[in-house]
Amino acid sequence: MTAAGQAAFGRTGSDARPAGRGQRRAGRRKVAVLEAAGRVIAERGADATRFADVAAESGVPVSTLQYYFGSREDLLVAAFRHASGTEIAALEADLAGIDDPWQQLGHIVASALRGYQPGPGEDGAAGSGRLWIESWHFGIRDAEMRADALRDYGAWRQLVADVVRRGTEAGRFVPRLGPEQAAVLTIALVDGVGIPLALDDPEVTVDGAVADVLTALGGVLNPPAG
Amino acid sequence: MTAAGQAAFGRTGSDARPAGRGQRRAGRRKVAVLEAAGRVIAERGADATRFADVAAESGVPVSTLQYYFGSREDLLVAAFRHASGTEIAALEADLAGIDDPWQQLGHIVASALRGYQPGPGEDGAAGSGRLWIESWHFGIRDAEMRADALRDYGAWRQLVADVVRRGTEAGRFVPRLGPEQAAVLTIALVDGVGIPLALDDPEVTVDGAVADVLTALGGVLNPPAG
Amino acid sequence: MTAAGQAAFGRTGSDARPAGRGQRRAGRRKVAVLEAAGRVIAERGADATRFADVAAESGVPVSTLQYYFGSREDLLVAAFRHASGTEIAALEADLAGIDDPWQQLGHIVASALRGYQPGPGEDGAAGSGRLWIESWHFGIRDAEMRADALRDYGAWRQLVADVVRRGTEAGRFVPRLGPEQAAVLTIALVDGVGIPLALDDPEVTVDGAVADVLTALGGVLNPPAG
Amino acid sequence: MTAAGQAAFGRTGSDARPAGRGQRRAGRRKVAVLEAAGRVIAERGADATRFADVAAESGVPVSTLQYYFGSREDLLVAAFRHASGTEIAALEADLAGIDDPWQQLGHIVASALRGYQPGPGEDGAAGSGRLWIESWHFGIRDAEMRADALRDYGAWRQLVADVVRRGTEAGRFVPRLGPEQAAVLTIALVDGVGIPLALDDPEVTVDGAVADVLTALGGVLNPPAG
DNA sequence: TATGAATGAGAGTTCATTCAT
DNA sequence: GATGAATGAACTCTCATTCAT
Repeated sequence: MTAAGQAAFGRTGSDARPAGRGQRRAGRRKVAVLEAAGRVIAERGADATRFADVAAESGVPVSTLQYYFGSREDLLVAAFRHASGTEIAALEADLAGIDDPWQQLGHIVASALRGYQPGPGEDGAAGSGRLWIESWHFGIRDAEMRADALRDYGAWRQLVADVVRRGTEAGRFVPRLGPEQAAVLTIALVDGVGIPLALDDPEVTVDGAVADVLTALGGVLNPPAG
Repeated sequence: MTAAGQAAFGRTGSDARPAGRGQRRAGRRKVAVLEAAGRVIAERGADATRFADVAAESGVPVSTLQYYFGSREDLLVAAFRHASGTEIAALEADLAGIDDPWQQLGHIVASALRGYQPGPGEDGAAGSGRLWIESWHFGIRDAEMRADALRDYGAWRQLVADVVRRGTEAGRFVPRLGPEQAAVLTIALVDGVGIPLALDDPEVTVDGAVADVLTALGGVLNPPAG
Repeated sequence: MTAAGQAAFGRTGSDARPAGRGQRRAGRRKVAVLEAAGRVIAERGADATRFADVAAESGVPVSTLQYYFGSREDLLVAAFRHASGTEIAALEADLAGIDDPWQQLGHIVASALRGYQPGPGEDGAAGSGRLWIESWHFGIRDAEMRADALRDYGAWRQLVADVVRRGTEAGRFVPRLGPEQAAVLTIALVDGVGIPLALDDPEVTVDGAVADVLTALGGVLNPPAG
Repeated sequence: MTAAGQAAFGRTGSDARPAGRGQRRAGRRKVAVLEAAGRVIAERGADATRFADVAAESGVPVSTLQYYFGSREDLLVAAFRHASGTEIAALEADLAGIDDPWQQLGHIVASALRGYQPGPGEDGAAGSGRLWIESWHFGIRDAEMRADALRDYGAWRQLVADVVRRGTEAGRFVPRLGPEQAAVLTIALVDGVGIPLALDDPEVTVDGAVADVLTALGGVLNPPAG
């Protein structure tokens, strides 16, 4: 989640309401809660995220959280949804400012990997990778979360596949695989190398990981030398 | 990971005992319990694994579990340790029966990815990938688990790096990256593509994933055509 | 202990509330619970006083007790505090109705010793001595309770010392010791003879004990004959 | 408990056994356990004294403790019995070396009060007063312990009463009360002033307490000037 | 709409005790 | 006689949730 992404997005799912007077305020408060929840989830993990934690982080009473979101699980799902929507939107905005497809891929890989680093990132992007890990983990057992996670996978893949497709059409890539397969592999590389980053593995650094992932992608896409 | 490394697994810590006959008497159910715990963790997730669940799965009373392992967290760590030791040892044994390095890699990738599939696998490898996911997730917040996870990463990478090194020396690979970097990428690809498998993503199948991962690896290692 | 001192008791810590109507609503059962807890402590001892016991005695669910008081230890401390505040306040009120200092001492000694008798006393003072014993015992190992016990000691001593001082100024006592020392000894005699009373020692009765203690005090204070 | 008292006494109650070979050893071990138990009780309190604590302090396994003493309560009672027997015997021995009755009283008061001080005393006498407090406390609810406590009270009182009687016969005391009543008051003063000592009350010191208690006793017994 | 009060369900942990060697 | 293994009972505490205002 980049600085741009950090800005309130939060027009997702159950928040939809006949925009009336006073609703606005509640809506803003909800967004603040969702972002607080995201921070708590990234820090403690979804399983260990209690109403009380989110209440403490957001300053909103527990019973109000329940009034807003229903059950604990509903709050978690809403928080994930908010975060992922925000992040993808920000990434799309970033990509619109980059012309070269290979550089676009580089940006996707680098910004995603940065989100996996432990501790608060230098930008506000603290823990977006952590949230992503939590969302797989949660989605494995929770049907609603699984649907969201798969939808998010789809969104990321489409982003990458579009880049690959455009690069191929422009003659800049000579791929060994179709754009969808290349996209799956790209996301897989990023997530797979993000895990040791999240674990603070001393043998893996963000910069090294970005370079290696791009080398691997280069082996698949055959981009212009360099 | 070599034979020496294998000994480091699965025979750790609290199991230590004046080896011999005593082993039979006390805690002879420990291994069965650890496997039961592994099953529960794979099914419900480590965070949701209660003493009561493991007791139900293993038939051993809760208080006995605590007598054996101490705290709930110690039980979880022991279960992870047991599972990872067992899995790596089995994989090493498999590899010893395969000559060609490229086929060895194929075996590693295929058997790892099979472990990510939901539901009980046809072999005993049921849920080993699920356990692996749990172990990252747990390791992000638990220092002891993190150390174990990093150690396991090291073991897997060494396994792959050794294969790459031997293949390179034998002239069968012409790698773009050093064996360690290639190993990190290989594991990353497997884990990264294992996640949607674990989520039962309809767009990813084990067979397709194996093929694509090997294609990507081929782009890095340049193995013999085919 | 003076009227000012009394205010310091029984209206402490967590009871604090934006006084007024609110007091009625929330935790209005607190006082009843504290008295129930006092009864249980006097009967079973503080160490053996479980949440479940107080719940049974008060009719308030265990989880509500925890909601009110926090931990078990906090409940115990609150109960002791309530009891001691109540008792001292009552004693002060009694003394205000007695003119002669020697009779005031007699009242202090007699009412304190009555509280040590086993079984429910005829007045409401049942078990106040038992509670006092529990509070020393608890205070030996618990810092918070120790502070409370010492504060209560101070209050009792001041009560006695004031009586001694007034009696001396009025020329009715010719003490061998200063008022503070006399107060310490008085309390010591009462507590020291209260212990066999609490043990239902057949060789010690309340009436005999009162007489003997007053004889001993007479030896120190030299009150008017009789 | 003075240095002399510290020596193994322990020929109490259930230890009685047809002194055979091998029994000696067990007997010595039991005494060591009882003294370890005494230390634990003085430190943690009887209610909080677990088999495991005594096992740790004595080096004897839990199951062996149960084999030796039966239930936890039996162990506690045996430990109290051992300690009190030892202490009274030592005190008797001390008194035999003192001629003057007033000095004998002084010794009783001083050595008893020293036992109430917190922390390990300068001699081995650590915590004999603490044990005494524990034994009242326990005796209030436990019939067997109550009997022991009353018996111990009797022993102490007889010790004091004998001194008073001898002093009176020798014309050195002119008591206001009978020897038994004087004894009850003496013990009461010691115990009653021992409690704030055990609580480490900053307003009470051992030396001051000894002096004040003797002053009070002087008021009752009218000993020779000084 | 928003919030504090109250409570039931569930979990980990401690500990005495029983049993088999 | 002595001891480790095993286990049930009890207790404190956490937490989501319901209810009343």
